[in-house]
This record gives sequence, C-alpha cells and structure tokens, in this order.
Amino acid sequence: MSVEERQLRADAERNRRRLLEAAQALFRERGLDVGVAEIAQVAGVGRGTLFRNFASKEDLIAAIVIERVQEAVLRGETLLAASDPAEALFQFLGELVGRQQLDRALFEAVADEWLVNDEIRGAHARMVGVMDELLTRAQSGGEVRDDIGAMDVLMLLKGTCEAASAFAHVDARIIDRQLDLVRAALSVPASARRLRGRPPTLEEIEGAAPQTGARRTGSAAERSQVL
Amino acid sequence: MSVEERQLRADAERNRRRLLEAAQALFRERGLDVGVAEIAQVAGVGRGTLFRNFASKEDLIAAIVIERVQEAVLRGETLLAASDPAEALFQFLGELVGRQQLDRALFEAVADEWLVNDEIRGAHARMVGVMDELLTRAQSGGEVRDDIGAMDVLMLLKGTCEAASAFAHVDARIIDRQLDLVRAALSVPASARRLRGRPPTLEEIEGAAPQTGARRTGSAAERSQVL
DNA sequence: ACCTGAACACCGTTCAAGT
DNA sequence: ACCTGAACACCGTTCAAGT
Repeated sequence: MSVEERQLRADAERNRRRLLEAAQALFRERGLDVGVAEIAQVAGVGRGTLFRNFASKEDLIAAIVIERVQEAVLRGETLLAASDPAEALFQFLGELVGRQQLDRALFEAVADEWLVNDEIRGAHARMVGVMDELLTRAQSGGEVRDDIGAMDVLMLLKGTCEAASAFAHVDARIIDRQLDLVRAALSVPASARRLRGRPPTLEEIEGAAPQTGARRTGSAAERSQVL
Repeated sequence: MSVEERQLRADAERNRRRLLEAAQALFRERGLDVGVAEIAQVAGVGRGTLFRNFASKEDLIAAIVIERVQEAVLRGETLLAASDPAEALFQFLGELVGRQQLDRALFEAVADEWLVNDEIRGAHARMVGVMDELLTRAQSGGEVRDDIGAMDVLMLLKGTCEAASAFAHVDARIIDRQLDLVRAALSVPASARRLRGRPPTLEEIEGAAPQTGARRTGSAAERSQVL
C-alpha cells in the first residue's frame, strides 16, 4: 500500500522532471512564448499534469531559474578556494555572463516585473552572498578598489550581459572587452589597464539586427535595444 | 471635397494622438499589460480605430518609443554646444537613465526580442550617433579615455538603468553612485576618483522587494532581478 | 474614408470524469 | 492519488455593418 503510494509519487516526480526538462529545452530554443500545451506534449503528459506540479506557467519558469541560480552559487563556492582572489572574482563574473546568455529568456522573464517570488529572491540572495565573498577576498588582495560592493558589481555586469546579447553572435570577443571595462571600473585607479580589442561600430550593430521582412522566429538571439 | 477629406483626416489624426497619449499614460501607470480595450476606451474610440492607426499593440508601443528616443536625440544635439565636453557627455548619460526610468515598461518591451522594427532601429542609430559625438568631444578634451566607443558607454549605462530600476525608490542617490562608477570606467586612469556614497547592502535590496502575499499590481516600480 | 463593437482565435487555467 | 483533455476565461485582432 505504502509501496503503491511511493510508486505513484515516483511517477509524479518523474513527470515533474520531464516537464522541467521539456520546458527548459523549449525555452532555450524558442523563448518563453512556447505554450504550455506544447511543453506538456513534449514532456508526454496532459496539460492538467503541468498545472498539478506547477501552479502556473510563471511557477514553472521560476523553478528552472532557481535551479540555474543555485548552480552559480555552487560554482562561486568552489572559486572561493582558488589561489588568486582577483582572478577568481573575474572568472566568476565571466561565467555568470555565460550562464545568463545560455538561459537568457528565463532571466529576462525574472527581470520583468511579472515574475518574482520568495524562492527566487532567496536563491538570488545566496548568489549575491557568494559574489560578495569573492569580492571581499579580491579587495583584501589589493587589486580591487575597496569602495565598491557586490551590488555595484552586479549592476555593471548587467551591461555586459546586454552587450553579450546584442553582439555575441557578431563577435564573441566583445564580451571579453566589456568584462575588461568592468574590470577597469573595479580596479584601483593605479592598476587600470587598456582594454582589449576596439569599440564596436554602429554599423556592426545595425548589421547584426534581425533581418526585416523575414518571419521573426522569436529566437532569443535576435535582439536589439533602444537604450 | 478636398476640405471634407482633410477634415476627416484631421479627425483620424486626432484619434491617433488621443490613442498615443492614453496608451502612454496607462503604460506609465500600470505597465504594458493594460489591454487595448481599455486604451481605446480611455482614448474615447472603438477598438477597431486603434487597429486602424496601429497595425498591432506592438506598433502602438513602438510609436511611443520612437517619440521618446527622438526627444533624447534633440537633447543630445543641444548638449553638443555646451562648453565643457566631459560634463555635457555625463549630463547626457544621466538624463538618458532618467528617461529610461520614466518609461521603463516601454523600453523593456523593446529590449525584449518581440519588438524591433526599422523605425526603432533608425531612431536608436541617431541616438547612438549623438552620443558618439558627445563622446568624441569629451575624448578630445582629454578627460575620457580614448580606447572606448559609444557602444561601450551604452552597455555600461544598461547597468545603471538596472540599478535605477531596482533601487531608485529606496535611495535615489544610488543612481549617482552608479553613474560615478561608469565615469570611473570611462575616465583616463590617472583622473579616476573615489565614488560618492557607499555600496548598497543586500538587506536594502531584499527589503525593497515587493511584499509577498499582497496582490501584485504589475507596477513597473516593483521589480527585482536574478542577475 | 472612417468608426464601431460583435465575433474570432489563441493560450493559460480549471475541473469533471476516468484510472 | 494522480492523470487527462474538454471547457472556460481572457485578450489581441478582424471584419461586416453603419455613418
């Protein structure tokens, strides 16, 4: 009886994982506008099962985001043991940009006002906590200016993520350049060094814009921004 | 006859402006999820009239965004005549953040992948063009490092906009601080100066997060972000 | 020419019926 | 307990009828 019960729960748990993985793959491919019907279909369950496991489509998205943020926290904890504290910090920041790129649609959803909950905030707080530890170590090492905090870094990194979204498919080195700029902003004035590469031109941006007329796929790779 | 024709067109034009203004006000108040039905109602026209003037809700949003960006371009052209080129540049950047805050929902919509068209790209290109002129003047003045371009600046500014969205209602000075950080990144290494204020703490962020349980209004002021 | 609102299409969510 | 898909609700968009 209790065995049957556990088996049923195992089934439910399997459905939950299937839904998470189907949603994840579909969101990466085509952005957040894939419908719940398709997610359920790819996961091989009925629509209702999706809503039994996740109260809403937002909740499904939130569950995936929390998994991703938690992975970043673990990575940060590993880097806390690295020998060069400044390198560890900037390694972490670089990887963070990479993670944001991989699941861009998801993180955009969370940045929008319509998706915030306590679990996400908790995961986010842990991530900022690890970043703050990495930052403090780097500041103790003397290479990073001591009048900044983890939130300053986080905000700067936002710009890097935007750069990555806009240009990564034109020239991936633009991300390194932007990370250099962040590093220049964070370094103690005396140690500032010149940036790698050259500034992207407006033509490169416009050229990289999605082609007009063609049916828009809604791919996360096709983005632009006004500001 | 042609007079009648012009009068009818004048009516149509008036409806168009009413729709733009109604949409603008509603979007500022409650974000982009206000329905077209309500916009049409507030504008005092039928739903169909909205779609006669704008091919879609996206087009309506785009039309407002273009007006806003064009205003920024005009402001930039005025600042090109200022006496202190570095001050003019950073004044422009600060105001740009302010504009983004005022119509945050609109610009977020454009940053999302689902709203891009040639007109917006054109307006954006003009804005980057003016920024580039301001930057070049500041670089000639010697205060701004010469290995960066307008796009670098734009990307850094993204982070400032995020900071403003997250913290402006807690402590507006955080925006000045973030602008200082941008200025530090852009200044020639020797002239870098210490930032104003202090880093925001994690507690301030969490405390500023939307209250749980309360019905979310969808207000643009209630935001958080994971990265 | 332009305006209107009923009707349609689409998609997130619910729930009665099934196992 | 859990699963399912038909039915519902909501909102962007269309279009036949009106002026």
